[in-house]
Amino acid sequence: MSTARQRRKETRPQELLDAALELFVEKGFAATRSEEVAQRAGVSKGTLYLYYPSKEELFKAVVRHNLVNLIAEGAALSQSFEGSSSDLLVELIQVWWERVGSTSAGAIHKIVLSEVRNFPDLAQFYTDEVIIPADALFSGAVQRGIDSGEFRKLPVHEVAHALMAPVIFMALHQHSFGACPVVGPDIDPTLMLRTQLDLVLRGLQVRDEPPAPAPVRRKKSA
Amino acid sequence: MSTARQRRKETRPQELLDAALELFVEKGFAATRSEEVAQRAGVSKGTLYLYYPSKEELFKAVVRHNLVNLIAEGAALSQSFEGSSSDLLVELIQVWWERVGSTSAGAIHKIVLSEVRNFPDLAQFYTDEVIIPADALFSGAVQRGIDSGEFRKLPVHEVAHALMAPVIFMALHQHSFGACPVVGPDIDPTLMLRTQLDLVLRGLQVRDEPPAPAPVRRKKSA
DNA sequence: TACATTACTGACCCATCAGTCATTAAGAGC
DNA sequence: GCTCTTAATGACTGATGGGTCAGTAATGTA
Repeated sequence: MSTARQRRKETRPQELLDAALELFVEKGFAATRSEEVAQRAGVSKGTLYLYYPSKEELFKAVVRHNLVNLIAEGAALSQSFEGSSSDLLVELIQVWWERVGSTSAGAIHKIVLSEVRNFPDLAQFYTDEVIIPADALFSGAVQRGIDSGEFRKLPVHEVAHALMAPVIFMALHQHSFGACPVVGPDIDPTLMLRTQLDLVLRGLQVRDEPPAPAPVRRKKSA
Repeated sequence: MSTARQRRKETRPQELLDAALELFVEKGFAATRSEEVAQRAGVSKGTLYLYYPSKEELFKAVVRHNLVNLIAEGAALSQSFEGSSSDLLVELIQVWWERVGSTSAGAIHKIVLSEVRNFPDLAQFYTDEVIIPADALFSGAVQRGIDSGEFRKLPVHEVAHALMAPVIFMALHQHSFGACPVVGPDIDPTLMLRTQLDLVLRGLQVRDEPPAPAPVRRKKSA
């Protein structure tokens, strides 16, 4: 049955991380059995626990390895960027889509979103290591545009979210319904991305006209 | 221990549905134990299975009871609406937020999104009964605006998604991270909603200026 | 009060799975 | 080739939870 066992202390962690990411993406965190992770990495369950003390720590390692450094990379790009803030935002979102959204790393956010309520420890971990830095990255770019007079003065965090939400949302769906053989209204991600950026960036631009009052009625009639 | 047992055939299904929704929202579908649903509804596990043949059918019943009719309601509103298409979209989204997004019904989408991959049957069910009708509702309103010359000619489904995504996204987060006692950048939902609608509807309006080229470079350099 | 119907119960069965640990053998050093 | 360290194994444990069903009692009927 089993091929000759091998001792490869150096390469095991990486292989386990890869196997774990694949399976977490396919089945979610809770539904992934640790034995299966081990199997896919070509080792036994015992070996998995030799390198990672628990399933939860394994997951954290996957997050660190696949997201945390990408965000740092984005921050570096943001620092050295010289064009308009529109272009910076387009660049950031585009890169995010290419490197995260459209890859299996994009499923990580879905997994966390899905399971934080059952694994509360993950909430703080993910917030500190991913959400806060990512939010800072995008909010910073929006602030830059406001400071330079390129964008209207709007609440920074909310604008940042309005920019990121549709893209992340698309990634979420890609990794849930998108993975099922289902007939539904299908959206072309690229077209969606272009349309979304077109709409929001247009809405952000300063115009000469008198600023339109926010188009929302139904303000709390207190 | 147990109070005297009662026979209440009429009210059981509704009570079970309510208990089930609460628990599915708190813990997700897979992680909710059927015995717990029964307990919260004040009956035994056996009784639950007397009314719903399996956990999955119970969930479907919850979806039908909490979402399907709301969408029909939205469609009716859309039919009889007389104002501008901007106002219609604002109204639809605002109502959606009040009746779904900010309530526990808003968590249903999160649950489905989280678990379709492990319960593929749910995918088709939810697509047919919820996603397609909802998509038709919003796409219809966008189309209405394009037909009347109020909106720019942009891809309808994509615009509809750009409108809905941030709101749904917010609901998703509300029911995941929002439920954890975590320190993170907190977003005011109302402000977010206003900002988002302001941005996108502004971007949608037809303007006199020459239509700006889509602000996305990096088109496939083929 | 006696009997029939059926809503309701909860102990039970069996499958699943995270994490453990006594055992095995690969490979380095000599 | 021999020995020793330790990477790797997988049978095992204990806990969990979906679904069943033989039995119980609440209510209707006469």
